[in-house]
Amino acid sequence: MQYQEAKEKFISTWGSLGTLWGINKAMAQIQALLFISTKPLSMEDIMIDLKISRGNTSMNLRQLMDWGIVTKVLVSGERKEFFTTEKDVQELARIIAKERSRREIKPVIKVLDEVSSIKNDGTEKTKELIKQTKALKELTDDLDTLMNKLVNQKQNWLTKSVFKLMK
Amino acid sequence: MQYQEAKEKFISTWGSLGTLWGINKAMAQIQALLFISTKPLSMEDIMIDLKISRGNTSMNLRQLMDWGIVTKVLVSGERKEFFTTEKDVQELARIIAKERSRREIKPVIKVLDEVSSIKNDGTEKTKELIKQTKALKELTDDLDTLMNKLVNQKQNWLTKSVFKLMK
DNA sequence: ATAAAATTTCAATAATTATTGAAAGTTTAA
DNA sequence: TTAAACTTTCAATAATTATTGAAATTTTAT
Repeated sequence: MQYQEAKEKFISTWGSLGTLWGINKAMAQIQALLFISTKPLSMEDIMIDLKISRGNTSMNLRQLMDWGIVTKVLVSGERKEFFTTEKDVQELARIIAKERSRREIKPVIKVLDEVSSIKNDGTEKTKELIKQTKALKELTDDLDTLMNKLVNQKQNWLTKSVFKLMK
Repeated sequence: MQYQEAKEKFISTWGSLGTLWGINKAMAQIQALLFISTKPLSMEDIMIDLKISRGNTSMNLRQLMDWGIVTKVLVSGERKEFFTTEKDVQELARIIAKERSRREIKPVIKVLDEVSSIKNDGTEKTKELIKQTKALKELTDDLDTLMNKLVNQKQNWLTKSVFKLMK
């Protein structure tokens, strides 16, 4: 496999994986492109390389910046803007975990909490609803807490701290 | 909040969360409905409750069975088929984690491995591609292993084993 | 202040994904 | 073996989501 093929394979795999971490294809592909680039890229560079429109590139870059994954960099002597992504995988994982927790998991926990707090009228079905949503709420809570703790360990969180304890 | 409202809120929240664990809305809603039901439901019951077509119900039930989350149960004296879902949240989490690992994470690891194994021709960009995909491969691998270990602890895996170690 | 360069916005359109519903297939009871 | 009960399949359609491209806006150099 040559460079170009490998690059395309990486970008398309990462792109289709986007759904797994809750972002769209173009967004994931832009991030992937920046992730393996040796220098910051302009909007022009990105749209040409990925064969997507200017508008699409602009909107998805903004979203990546909202996530805190991509940042603008100033290249001296250049008028246009350039972009880079966080290059450290651990830091990247930390940002993503934090954002997903905030955007998706926390709101769900809130709903589960509300639902499991309805008045128990003593009927079978109400008891079941309360019991099951409470169990789900606790699990989600625990997973969210665990994820955030894992991800807040700054140094080698995964391999060092937890991982070995579980061997 | 009354039972019916709470029930609907739970089903719709769980449904929209479906994307987070990689399944579609109808599939997640059917699972949610079964999850809070006090007895097995027939296809008829499900399509009426969720207001979805027979075909849709049939297809999504099959998928849930493929995932191993829903099973057919025989109700004596009844001709039609009835369905239940796994009621234990921990077991549910275990099944989901295992399936997502198999369906999505493992294939990605394979691609990352291939890409990071291309011949190093000494150019800057090739070095960067290899370095970054290798880092991503290792992280994904570690997370996958951790997830599978967590999820294989049969008893109170979360709260008991790992969770306290991290306090 | 002007105008070229660059970026953003957003209505229109395309692409993708989910859902329906009716015909075909299967199972079961008598 | 028949026919009613039930389930599955899948082409057609609907709903949702992503993408384009050109006009409007903003930024920058002179």
